[in-house]
Amino acid sequence: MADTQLTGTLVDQVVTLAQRTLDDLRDILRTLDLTEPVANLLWLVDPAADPAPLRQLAERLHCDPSNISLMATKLEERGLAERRPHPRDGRVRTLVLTDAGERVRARLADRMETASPLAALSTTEQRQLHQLLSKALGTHRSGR
Amino acid sequence: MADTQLTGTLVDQVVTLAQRTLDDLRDILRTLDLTEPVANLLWLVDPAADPAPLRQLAERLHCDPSNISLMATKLEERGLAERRPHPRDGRVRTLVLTDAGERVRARLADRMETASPLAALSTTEQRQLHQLLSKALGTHRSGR
DNA sequence: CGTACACCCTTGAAATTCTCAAGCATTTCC
DNA sequence: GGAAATGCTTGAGAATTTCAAGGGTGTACG
Repeated sequence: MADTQLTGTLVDQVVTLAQRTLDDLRDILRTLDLTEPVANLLWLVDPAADPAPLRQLAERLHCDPSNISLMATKLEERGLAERRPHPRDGRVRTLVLTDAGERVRARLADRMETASPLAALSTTEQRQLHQLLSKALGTHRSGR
Repeated sequence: MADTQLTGTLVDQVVTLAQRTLDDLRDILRTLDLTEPVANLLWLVDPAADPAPLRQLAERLHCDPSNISLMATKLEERGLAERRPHPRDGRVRTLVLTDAGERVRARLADRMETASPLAALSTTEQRQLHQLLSKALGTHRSGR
């Protein structure tokens, strides 16, 4: 569909973009005393969506469920999340953020929004970018 | 400079973009019998650039030099890279890819180029995207 | 010159993260 | 009701990572 060398350049750009964002996040994670894997799970729990079973979180993170179990325990110990039984299936545990957890998550989101190199673009440019990325991702109507 | 909610959406898109690319890579890494951290170091060694001191690789990966030392040993055992003394400074060791290492690295690059969602865009769209990303990253003349 | 200091890499020990293999509880299918 | 399947947890072990210590090399200063 397109020239592969150009695609390679774009891939590189996306990689460095992600890299810079992560570099920024590292600082905040230190101040919050959060380790990367734990923060990763925290980020994965979407407060707006239905509570997610641990199994599902493990799939999305490409790791063993037992690993999620450990991280979930750490989040609970920090008071950032809670395990809740699934309303219909007694086997399933879901992970839900506490108020404190949502605040931390919002703080991370805030930081990413303000510190991302993408924030340097004008609104018009951002809209263009959004459209291009939506097309690439196959989500022409994108939800946040 | 721009509406923060829109920026947030963009950040999310970049994250999922990176996620999908990594998901694709995981398959290849399995077939190459490469683990993620080792592949990460392999990727970081740019064959086109001057040989990089281990110290510098550690900084770029935000990890301890001893960690790089271990990964470098693994790459050497696999015949993918070699340690070379620095021509001017006897303390420094640099890491250089072997021919086999370069082939593996090229294969990874190839995969990313063809499997990335960005490959779905037309050449014109890719050029637009390239321009926007260059501006965001502050590299108006970008090198691959 | 030579001594002190700084820098770079390596090694060993310990902590964290991750996977694998049971094991228990609950659901589903007959 | 009972067998099989699913979901989470626990324990053991491997892999990754960091920290602390040490040896080798370069640099500055007397």
